[in-house]
Amino acid sequence: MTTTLGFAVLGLLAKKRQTGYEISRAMQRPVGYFWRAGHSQIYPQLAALEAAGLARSTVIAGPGPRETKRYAITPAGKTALTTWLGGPVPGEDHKDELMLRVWSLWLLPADDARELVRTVRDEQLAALEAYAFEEQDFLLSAADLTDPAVPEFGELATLRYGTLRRRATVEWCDWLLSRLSQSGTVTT
Amino acid sequence: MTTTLGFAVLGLLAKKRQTGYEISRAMQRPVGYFWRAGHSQIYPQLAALEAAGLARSTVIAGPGPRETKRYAITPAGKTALTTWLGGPVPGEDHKDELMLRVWSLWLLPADDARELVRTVRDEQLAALEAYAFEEQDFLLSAADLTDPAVPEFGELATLRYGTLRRRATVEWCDWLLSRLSQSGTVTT
DNA sequence: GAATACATGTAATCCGTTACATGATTCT
DNA sequence: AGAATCATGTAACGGATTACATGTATTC
Repeated sequence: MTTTLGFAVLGLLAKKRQTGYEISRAMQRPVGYFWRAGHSQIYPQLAALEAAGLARSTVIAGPGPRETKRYAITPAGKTALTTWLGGPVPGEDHKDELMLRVWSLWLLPADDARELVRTVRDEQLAALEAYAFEEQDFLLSAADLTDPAVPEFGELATLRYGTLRRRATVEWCDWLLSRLSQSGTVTT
Repeated sequence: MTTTLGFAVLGLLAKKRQTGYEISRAMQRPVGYFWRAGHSQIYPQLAALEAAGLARSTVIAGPGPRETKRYAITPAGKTALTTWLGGPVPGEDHKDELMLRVWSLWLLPADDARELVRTVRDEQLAALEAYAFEEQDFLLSAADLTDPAVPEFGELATLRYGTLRRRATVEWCDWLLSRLSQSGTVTT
């Protein structure tokens, strides 16, 4: 049975054939925004996908003590991927360390709490700026972004998701800061 | 060294003394929105907190084959918790299976993609409705919600966070649906 | 009488992170 | 000459989920 990581890898192979190294790099940055994995997970996963007939590898020229393998998705792999895509929608992940802290924020002096929230706000704004640049790159690219059947469409959709959610987080920071400022500087 | 789960438990004990059972129930619902844990994690964690001197237990009357223990946070536990709260802000968790699917959404026929997004939208709206009710309960409660030093303040802040982020998600769904509708019913 | 809630623990397994290990090529 | 990048693997460890295990009290 294929794991979520397996579908993440298949999703990358569906775009183009790649080596394990290239996939592990993609799992750090573009895909890494919502699903990270180190190379120590990737290589065994690729072997498992090949064993299940969902991917296939060919040895190509390359450096180093081991063979360089390039992987491609098989028709069975594409079927497995689209079946998973159309399957039941997963529940949201409930691991948010920031909210865990906010839950106990009442214990922190208002000054420290404000600093915490301001830090979060700054990080969100920095991420939003980076997203804006990436979105610019998309608009300048050759792809027809009105066609939902091109790979770039999926990437753009994840970018917009990140943008809208981070904007909401900034809004929340502002709300919280105004609440924390209403009371005096020290609550004693 | 105390883990994140340890601080989650301390955060609950800071509000009031509780049994392991009560804590594991809290980790399913109120806290479970952003940090879930089963009872098999809670009981060993409570033992570890007691061994570290951050919590202390007293045996109380109760049913079953084993003793019923009620835990309370110690002064050292409160110090550890506030120190953690004031420490460096953690990076966001990058595990979002929905975005992993959206990344590969271009492979799915537009009809199926629309159904997926509509399902997500419906779930978000349902959650928003539930949040609205919970927020009503807060406003009707006796607590002074303008004071950031009462436990209810932290709970309210997490609720607003969930509300604002889910609203942004609905907005994103609408954007995506409009994009998916522009192209024909079947993309062939 | 049956089901559910109360109450606490251990064991097996899985997934993910960090560290170990090796070596060629390219850039500074 | 040294650092960074390319390239692929294994091992140890820790955290989380699921299943195993036991027994009382209350509600339907």
